[in-house]
Amino acid sequence: MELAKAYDPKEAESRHYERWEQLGCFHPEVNKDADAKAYSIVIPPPNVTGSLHMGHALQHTIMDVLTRWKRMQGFRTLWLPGTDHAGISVQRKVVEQLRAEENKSPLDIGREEFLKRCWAWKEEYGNTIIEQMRREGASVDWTRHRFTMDPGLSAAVRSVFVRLYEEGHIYRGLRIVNWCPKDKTVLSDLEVKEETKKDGKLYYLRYPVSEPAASAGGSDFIVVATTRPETMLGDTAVAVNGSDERYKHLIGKTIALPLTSREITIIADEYVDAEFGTGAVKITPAHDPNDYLVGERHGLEQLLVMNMDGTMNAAAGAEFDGMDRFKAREKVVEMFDELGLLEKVEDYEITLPVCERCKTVVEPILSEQWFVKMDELRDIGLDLIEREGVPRFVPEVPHAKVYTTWLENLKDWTISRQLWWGHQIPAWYDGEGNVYVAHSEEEAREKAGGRELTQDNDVLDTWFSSGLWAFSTFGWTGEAGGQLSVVSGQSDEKSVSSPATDNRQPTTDLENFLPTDVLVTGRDIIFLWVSRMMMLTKKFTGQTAFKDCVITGTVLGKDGKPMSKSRKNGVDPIEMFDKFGVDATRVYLASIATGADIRWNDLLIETYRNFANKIWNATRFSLMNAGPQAASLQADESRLGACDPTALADRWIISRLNRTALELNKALERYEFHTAVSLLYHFFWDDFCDWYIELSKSEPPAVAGGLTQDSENVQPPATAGGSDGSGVTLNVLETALRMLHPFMPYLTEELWQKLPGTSAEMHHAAYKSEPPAVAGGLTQNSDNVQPPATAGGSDKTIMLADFPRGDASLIDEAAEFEMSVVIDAIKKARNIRAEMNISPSVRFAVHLAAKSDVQRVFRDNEPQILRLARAEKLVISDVLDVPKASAKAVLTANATLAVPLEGLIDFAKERERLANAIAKLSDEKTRLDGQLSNENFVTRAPAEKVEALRERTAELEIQIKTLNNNLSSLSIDQ
RNA sequence: GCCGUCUUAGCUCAGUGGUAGAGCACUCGCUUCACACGCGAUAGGUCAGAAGUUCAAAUCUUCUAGACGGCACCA
Repeated sequence: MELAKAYDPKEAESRHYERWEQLGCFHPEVNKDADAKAYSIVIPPPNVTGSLHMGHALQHTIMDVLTRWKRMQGFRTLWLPGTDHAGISVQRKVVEQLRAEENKSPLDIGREEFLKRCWAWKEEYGNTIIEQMRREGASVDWTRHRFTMDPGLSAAVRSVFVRLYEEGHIYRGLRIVNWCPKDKTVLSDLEVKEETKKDGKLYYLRYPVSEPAASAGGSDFIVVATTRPETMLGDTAVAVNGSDERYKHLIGKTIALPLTSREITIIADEYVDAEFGTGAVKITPAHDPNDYLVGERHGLEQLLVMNMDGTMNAAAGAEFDGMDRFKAREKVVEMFDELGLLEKVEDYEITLPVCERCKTVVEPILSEQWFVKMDELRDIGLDLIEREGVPRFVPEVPHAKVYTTWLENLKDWTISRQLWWGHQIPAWYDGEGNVYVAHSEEEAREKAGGRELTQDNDVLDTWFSSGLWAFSTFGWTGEAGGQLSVVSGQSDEKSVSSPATDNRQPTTDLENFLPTDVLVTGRDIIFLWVSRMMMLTKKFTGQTAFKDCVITGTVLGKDGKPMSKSRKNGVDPIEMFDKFGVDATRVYLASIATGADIRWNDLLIETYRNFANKIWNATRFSLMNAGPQAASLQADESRLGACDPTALADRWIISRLNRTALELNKALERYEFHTAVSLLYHFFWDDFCDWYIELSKSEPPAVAGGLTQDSENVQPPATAGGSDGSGVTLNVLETALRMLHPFMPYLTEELWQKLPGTSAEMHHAAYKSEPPAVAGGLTQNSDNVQPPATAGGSDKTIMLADFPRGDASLIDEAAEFEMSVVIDAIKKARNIRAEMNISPSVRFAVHLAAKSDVQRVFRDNEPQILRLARAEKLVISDVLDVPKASAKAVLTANATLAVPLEGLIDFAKERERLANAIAKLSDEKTRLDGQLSNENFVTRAPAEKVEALRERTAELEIQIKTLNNNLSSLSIDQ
């Protein structure tokens, strides 16, 4: 069969995903091995408002590589997808839509109607990212898709809330909170970011002291400095440090607060730093967290002068009532100035707290909210990481320490949000303001003795429900009298894909898949999500949410800054898929060192697009040369023992293959995806294509190909040491495709389907025991089964084939050494050709001199050396016997190589070439001599290191001597 | 202010004690019958700077410079 000349990713991408899905490959139930170990990953649920960005693509790639790898190893594998309801974001979208389309506010249509609109919005746009995951090739189990507001997950939220409340971990109270006046909701500390403002001002205000101090040259004023002058309308005291001589005499005196009719007291408090500013601080308990504490200590009035939309209220005074806070600031300053009470205004660089999402300046404000007391949960989290080492962060530095430090300083968590979209707080109030926390209104009413109740208006922080993700997604609801009630495997929501029925095992997902194996996410949500999931999962299930936590780096724009819409430096993954192919993009993302940031660079994806094309063409070549018999194939025992020059190359490539497979698995175990990619890239391109295939070309077309499959190991075909290049080629190729599959699912499936002899028989044992009747007997409905890409109605797929483990016993050191000698000879001959400017079309003789065992290697591989060095003949002997007009080189194993070049040689050039070679070798020898003459090194370094240097020095000596001889003979003879 | 990370070839990045690596770009050569998304051959780094530990440092320690991240504070 003939393949196209170049790989067309779109063609392959269009075909396989649906087929995999229909074969049921994404379900853990595809695994028929009752003893199979489970391997599970839950996706960090993307926001329903988002669309796929590079960070997702990176994390999804890693999760899919792990999932496919483990699946091929025979694990009962589950990657669970889902989405997060993203409270504020959705609410904002729907509010905007409502205003734009109907010019209405949420209050106009009411809570119930508004929620309907939210659900409609979510139905329409909420699966953008999750749908884009199909294009990525993500092997997630769509039947287990979850949404944080699914009934089951919502029940879990209520159960957790009720229990935390009953145990005293949740309380409602009046505190200074972070308030976003635009979103009109409270935010947790983690949702507030800082923005530096260079053009900030510090205003110095004079407060007239009611009883002017007569002594100590005291003035009639006390000067306070503030960046928020409008808050002075809510001042209820001025504080100074009790030991500050300047103000000591004023303590207890009062101030006629300007612009108001209020008198406030001058108090002493340690909080005030006498050295800082004027040493006097205005105290606004309702609008500043520190002032709040001062106020509590001194029993000050908490005067709220602002509304929740960022305007001033009546308490600020009639002329400020309803005025925007920033307008009010100007007005206050203006009035102070008019009254002669503005001491000065200084330029001042300030950092403002802003809402993470809308960048609105956050207002610290006194408000009644729900909080989680974090003491017990913090101890749970600390205990896990410090005693059990869970989670194990990858990379460990710096995350483990940052995480631990953060936990140690954990403050209470504000969990209520003044939104409608989300989990409404399961708390009800009676007419007298008594609160009843319950799983349902019914239960609350029982508790309230049947009184009329109203439910708390607010909803919970989205992260509260995300914090339960590791177990709520597996069916935990916390209901049914402490018994785990498991939601049926079917998603509460409409599944994104919709298998008709569901024949789950009797055991529950919770038992099967918790703890999950690894969490892959970004560092921005370690505190928001990772920590909370860790703590809540442990508290409510007794399990660890996950063992390992891979923290990916940030994909930066070409300018080295994080990608963002405002910077317009974003790169759309979908565009990259279109331009370079999904597989190439995946490999590029996997090639980034785990946890490292990287600047986006198209050129690097091109590398992997080229790699994909190389794999395609290597397969194309192998198929073209496989011969007609290759399709029928059995290992042909009769070929065993046949002595043939390709034997070395066969032994060598099988050795390299197994070495690569062993190291590849190790790299994946360590989450070193970049190492894995590098191993695959160099094995495939350098070893397999550049050397093995090129060497095999010197042979006549293969007689017969044999694909053998041994699920235990990367087994050489029966021809190891035999004559059938093509059989080895196809076997190695087939194995390489399996190793590549987790990274490049589409390309490898496309090619694997085309290899002769691949079949469902090659699936891992766990997938073979019976026809794959999974998840509702999908495959039994033949109408739904797409015919495979190639002949025969087979349900074969590389996805379920065995992942190569590598077999250390097949590593052949001798073959690798001998091959290195052959490669060296070819490279040195090529070097002479290139440096001497000899046309590729000129065939020259290559003389090789070496010890007898090395001579044998040359002799055994004569056709290959002839071909790849473009030589006409090899002359192999004990010592070189060539005309002086020859170019010479030294090889490993102290062999020498010469190319007689009568009439062609450029003496000057050859002398230069030799001199360069000698210089390089001499530099090395000088360095080694220096080390060896150092007695400390000889006595203290490990003996094997010293010995290795000695050997190398001896070798260098011979080589330098050889080249020097050649150089001097060239100089004499001209 | 506290904690931490990064600085390696023109570019983007690997490399945690024993002779500096990759891809791309550059230079030279190739219509070699899988691939020009290719093949072959070169060139290119005193591993930010300084000091120290060590027989041996890109790698460990300290300091300096620059870039950056997290947390805290910000009258």
